[in-house]
Amino acid sequence: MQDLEQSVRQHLALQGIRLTPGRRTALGAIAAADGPRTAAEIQAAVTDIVPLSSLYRSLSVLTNAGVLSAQHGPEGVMRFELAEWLAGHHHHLLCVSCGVAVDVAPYREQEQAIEHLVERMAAASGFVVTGHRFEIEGLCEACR
Amino acid sequence: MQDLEQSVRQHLALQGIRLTPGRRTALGAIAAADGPRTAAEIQAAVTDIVPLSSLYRSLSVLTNAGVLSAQHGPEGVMRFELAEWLAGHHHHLLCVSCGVAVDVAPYREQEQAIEHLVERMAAASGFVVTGHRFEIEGLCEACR
DNA sequence: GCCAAGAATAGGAATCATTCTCATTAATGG
DNA sequence: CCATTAATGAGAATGATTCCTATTCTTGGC
Ligand SMILES: [Mn+2]
Ligand SMILES: [Mn+2]
Ligand SMILES: [Zn+2]
Ligand SMILES: [Zn+2]
Repeated sequence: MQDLEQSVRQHLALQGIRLTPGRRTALGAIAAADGPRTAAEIQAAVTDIVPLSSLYRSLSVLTNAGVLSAQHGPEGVMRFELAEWLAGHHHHLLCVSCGVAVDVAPYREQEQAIEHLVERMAAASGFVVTGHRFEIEGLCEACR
Repeated sequence: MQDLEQSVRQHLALQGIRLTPGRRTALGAIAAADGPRTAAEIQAAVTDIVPLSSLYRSLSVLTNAGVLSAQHGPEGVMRFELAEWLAGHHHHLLCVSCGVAVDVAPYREQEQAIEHLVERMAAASGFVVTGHRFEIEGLCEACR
């Protein structure tokens, strides 16, 4: 966890951005999670009182700086997680009932299979592929 | 297109729901599209004046009845399309720049490969798999 | 150590997609 | 044609997110 903070601090420094207390708090909560988290979830997970407006700003600074990645989950709310260069490329399991999101890292051959599929499926489309989202929907243990 | 309307009408009748003009308009616009559409896009595509509140209600009736499926796209807005029993199972190409969404149907072996990956990746998670989203991100011809 | 200048934060207003409420209008079936 | 029930339109309400502004740090130069 200390190395994470150091990597991030260094990454930010190159862009003249500093790791302030608010940003450090947000980063810590996200690093501790096992899947992408919403602003509200992060706020709830943290002991400090963090106003949502400040939290959103911290998250957006870190996202723009390339430390976090943000995506809208299926419920339509934004979820934040460590960027791929920090967390590694991975996919998600999503509970269709409660919305919980869990990381799942593919094995090398699995990811290769996915990329192969992506290429073939996009082939005739005229799109230039920049990435993919492979998300598994289901019921989590709690909701089953 | 006439058969579509008949199928839908029949499907709705079984649930005591009728295909009113507003619902027919929404259905037609969605059926004519080559990818999932937002309420605003549907409203713009249609010549009639359709209040958004009414359009949203029509979309939600059709979705609850199983005629449409709705998901939040990466920009966080809801997109509607024909349900799989009408459109067939398929995936999407998403433009990361302008947000346009285009259908892409996998070949049988591709879909089998995807399902196989889904099973293996969810295996140790405790989730009961109910579906998957395989979305290809890229730049559309217009944004390239 | 002290200060001005720039950056970060808190709080609240504003925005935007979506849903709700309620009054009005249309369809149905006898 | 009437009474009942469903559908529609208009606008208010909601909830996530962003924007604005005043206040509070930080920091680099003295
Ligand atoms: Mn993740
Ligand atoms: Mn589609
Ligand atoms: Zn769940
Ligand atoms: Zn585009």
